[in-house]
Amino acid sequence: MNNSVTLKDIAKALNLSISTISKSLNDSYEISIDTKQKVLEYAQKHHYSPNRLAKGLKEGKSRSIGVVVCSLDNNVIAQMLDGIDTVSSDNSYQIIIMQSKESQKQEAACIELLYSGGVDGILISPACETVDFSYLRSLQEGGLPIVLFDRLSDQIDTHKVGADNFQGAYDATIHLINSGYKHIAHLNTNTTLSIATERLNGYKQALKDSGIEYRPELLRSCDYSDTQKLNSDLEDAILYFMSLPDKPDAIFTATDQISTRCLTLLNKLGYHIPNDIALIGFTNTDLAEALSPALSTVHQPAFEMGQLAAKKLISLIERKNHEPEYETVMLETYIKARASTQSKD
Amino acid sequence: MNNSVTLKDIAKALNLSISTISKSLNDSYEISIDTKQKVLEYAQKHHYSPNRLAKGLKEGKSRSIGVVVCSLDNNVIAQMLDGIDTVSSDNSYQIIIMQSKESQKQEAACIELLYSGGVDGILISPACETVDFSYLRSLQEGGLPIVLFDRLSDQIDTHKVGADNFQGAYDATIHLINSGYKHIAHLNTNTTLSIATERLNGYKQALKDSGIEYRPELLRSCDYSDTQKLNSDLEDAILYFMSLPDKPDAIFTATDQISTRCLTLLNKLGYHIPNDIALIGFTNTDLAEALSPALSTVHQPAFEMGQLAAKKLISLIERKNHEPEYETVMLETYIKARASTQSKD
DNA sequence: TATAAAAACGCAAACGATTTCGTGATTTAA
DNA sequence: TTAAATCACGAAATCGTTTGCGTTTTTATA
Repeated sequence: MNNSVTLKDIAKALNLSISTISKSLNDSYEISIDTKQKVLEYAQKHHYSPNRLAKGLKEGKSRSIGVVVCSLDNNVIAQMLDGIDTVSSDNSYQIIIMQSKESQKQEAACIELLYSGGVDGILISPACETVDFSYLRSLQEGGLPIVLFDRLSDQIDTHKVGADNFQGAYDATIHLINSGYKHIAHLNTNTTLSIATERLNGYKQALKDSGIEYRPELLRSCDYSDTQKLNSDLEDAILYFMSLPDKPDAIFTATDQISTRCLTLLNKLGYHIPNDIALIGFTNTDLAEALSPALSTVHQPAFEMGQLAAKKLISLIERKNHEPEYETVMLETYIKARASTQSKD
Repeated sequence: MNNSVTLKDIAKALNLSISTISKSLNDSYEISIDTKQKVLEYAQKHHYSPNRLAKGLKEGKSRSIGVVVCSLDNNVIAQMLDGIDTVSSDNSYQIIIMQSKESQKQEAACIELLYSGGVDGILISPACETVDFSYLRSLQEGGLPIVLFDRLSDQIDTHKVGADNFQGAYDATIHLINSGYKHIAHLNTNTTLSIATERLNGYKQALKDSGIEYRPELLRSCDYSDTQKLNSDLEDAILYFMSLPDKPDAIFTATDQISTRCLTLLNKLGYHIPNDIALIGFTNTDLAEALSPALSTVHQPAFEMGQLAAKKLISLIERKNHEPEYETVMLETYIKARASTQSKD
């Protein structure tokens, strides 16, 4: 904690009262121009800056926003955080970022800490473990504004900002089909996350609309608990797929991690993309173009999601609309077709 | 700001004084077990959590750390932040992250905000624009603990944690030379950043030690101001290199951005790596293996840097050593040799 | 039984800022 | 000249905690 100059110090130095200093710095009409000038001058000279803790305590506001994500070390999330920070800074809110590491317990601890830390609101993308939203709900009922982003849940009624995962998955699958791939496998997470089921549903619907039968053996879920497990699950899944009598000619992957690791593994296992098997997946990496082969992707508007979520939260905090009409926004994704899904001829 | 239950509320409800409640919750010896029990029970039932603002104000501490980085949307930085967060959480400090966006002005604003926000210390990786450290120094002299990480400067005397950029660059260059490449170009940033000059020096020293003449025309600096500019500068540089009568057979790139974009551009321009030109660069992307071709890299211990920097700062905050003996730690980098620098035969 | 010691609790100040209200001093209007 | 309005400022409460010290009650000791 800094030991900066306080109102009291200035008051003593200028032989004025604390309230006069405060009012001067807040440009109150009650103070003469002369005095204001003097105070301002002294304050600047001595680098006065108001103590946010005191101010926050007094005003019942801290002008800070808590952000809870599963991990910091993740492309898509970094972009979302960037969006959140941009909007928050513009509105002079500070953001306090915490990681749940996909653990419900740790997530609860984060929220607790943010809450007691006096944040004005919370922006959260729930851990995949999280199934119980009662704690969050109770905080919300206590008046704390909360906005969900990326990973949504209908266990809590509030603003939600996500990507249109259903449509993205649908488009990706259709893209594969239009490119001549009819035996499409799907790799997803073993979670109950909204993004997981939505993407699975998009995949299924696209198959249905194209008159292709959904084959359960072409769907595999991978453990997300750690990188090792994910890798071995993925390898198992790929080997399983390729051992099938009627093996797939394309894979659609549901997340950033799965997409890029799947590509790496396919290469490692000696499969040629897209000749042996085509690949398209959700991911935002700007290296998609440079991969071997260039990877077709479903791109999520991560930065924009962050921005919009932050805007929604701030409007909630500042109660621009007195009776908040909660809404769920699904931002559009788009397909970037590249070599990994080149048309069959 | 949350309107949670306060000590006063509990006191009123239990017909006790505020101080009794406070002492009970802090497990003071002055309070009987019976009372403590009652208070604790009530507190838990009503989800009491101490107001951090009030506590911080009272104690002159906020148990929060300010972190200033140039950008959130960056692989290496995300890893460093992860490291910082891990250590901070373990020591129950919150981190408040702000972006300078490489602007000195915005960086100053961030610091100012963090300072007035009452952070207990600041962790900073300076913007590349930043040449003037006097503001930071004055805060430090005012008693605010500051630790520099990644991008270091000797304009301020404090703990510093970085990567051994000189050695990393030296190793990369030697690796190229040992692989048969003797005409090595270097792409760097147009900044005065420590990481830039150290890497340049490592490159030069390796050439010298190998009896290879340093050719100024094989060094180009690229503008980092925005992605567009960087890309066009890079393309210019590559085309320039390849138009040289005695053109290089390898490129050593100095940063994450430059490395990956350079690879993309070389592919786009139709050059074959490593036949036409080899490539090795600083970057931490876990996609290096999957790139086309697999990219040889100088890997920085980003997570560990974050961890160590946070540890240093916390020890400074908690004054474990009364007279801080400031030190600069350079963590080791290591070379990951891949296809892009395959040996010439 | 008287007295000292220990135990259990309350009072009030303090952290730094904001804000309401009160009070002299000066200016304006009648 | 006097009453009223305006101006410029200060005193004090407040936000939620912590903590030193004073006060009361209980227990132990002589």
